[in-house]
Amino acid sequence: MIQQAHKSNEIAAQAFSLIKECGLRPSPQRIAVAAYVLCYRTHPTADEIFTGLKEQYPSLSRTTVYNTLHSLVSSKGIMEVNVEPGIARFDGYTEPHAHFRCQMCNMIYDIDLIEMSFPEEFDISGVQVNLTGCCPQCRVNPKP
Amino acid sequence: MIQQAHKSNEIAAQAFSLIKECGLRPSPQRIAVAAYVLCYRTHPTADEIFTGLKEQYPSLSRTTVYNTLHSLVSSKGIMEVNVEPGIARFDGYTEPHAHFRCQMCNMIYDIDLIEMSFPEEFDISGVQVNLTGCCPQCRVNPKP
DNA sequence: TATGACTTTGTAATGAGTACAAAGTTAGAA
DNA sequence: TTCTAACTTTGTACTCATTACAAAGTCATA
Repeated sequence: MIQQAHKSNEIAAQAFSLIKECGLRPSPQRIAVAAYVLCYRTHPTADEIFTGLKEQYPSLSRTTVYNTLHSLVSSKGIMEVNVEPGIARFDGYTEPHAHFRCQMCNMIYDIDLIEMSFPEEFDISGVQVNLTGCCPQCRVNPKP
Repeated sequence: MIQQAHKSNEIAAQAFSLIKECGLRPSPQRIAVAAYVLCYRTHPTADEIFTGLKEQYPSLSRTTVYNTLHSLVSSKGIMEVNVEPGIARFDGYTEPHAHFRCQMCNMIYDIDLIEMSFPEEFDISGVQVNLTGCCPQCRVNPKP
């Protein structure tokens, strides 16, 4: 699951402290889920995380994946991304940024926000900027 | 369903042309669905539209509501709003604007975007800016 | 090691949305 | 007007993400 060996410790440690900061016991399953989200920058779905970890943790349950993700989201350790209707994706990068989903290849890109301002009377705790369209790759090389 | 009688014709006409522009036959059901979305600025769900129209159109089917909404969305006559995970909402106001969902009262506000810029290499055809937090009403008068 | 709290698991249920085919409706030709 | 083909609506059955819940397992600490 973790591709670059020299980064694996670092990510595991990050995952460990994320779980602790969230006030949860750092069980192997929870660390694995947190590490998956931190490691992969593909904005995985709960099912992708479950399937990706199933080989290494054969007893892993979907409920554990959902529980862990929800705990991490509610303590703001990770972000839930709703760039695609009907399915939740998760992102370990929590700094404010936009998401761009290519309608051709369905890949999701992170995009930094240059400038954005909102009225002050709203007490804004969460921002999701979700874009759709055609990515640079697909503009050059469109898939059928 | 339409509260202000003097506006009802106007909205029905707008709904009619929306359906036509979309290349569909303007059936009573389709006009009703389009008019509902245009009339109510509450970002209704498919189910809210279905329930709201059921009394006036007892034979109305959920499938018809979904079909009509999808046609209107794909021809950009209305917008699908994913400000809440797991449920699609619909918005007749199609100018670029943000949505703010109050986590206390769950109301969805329209917010005009003052300024926003994105990298040019992405061909952006859809923008969703979804905010959550606490609305001015709930700041003053929090509900338990 | 015993106890109680926390965690994981698996199954069943929920609920939004979709697929599909049958029934109904409409426009336009004959 | 009547017929026909295309379009539209309806209802049922299904899919699939997510949730509820209770039983089984694990761990920290006394």
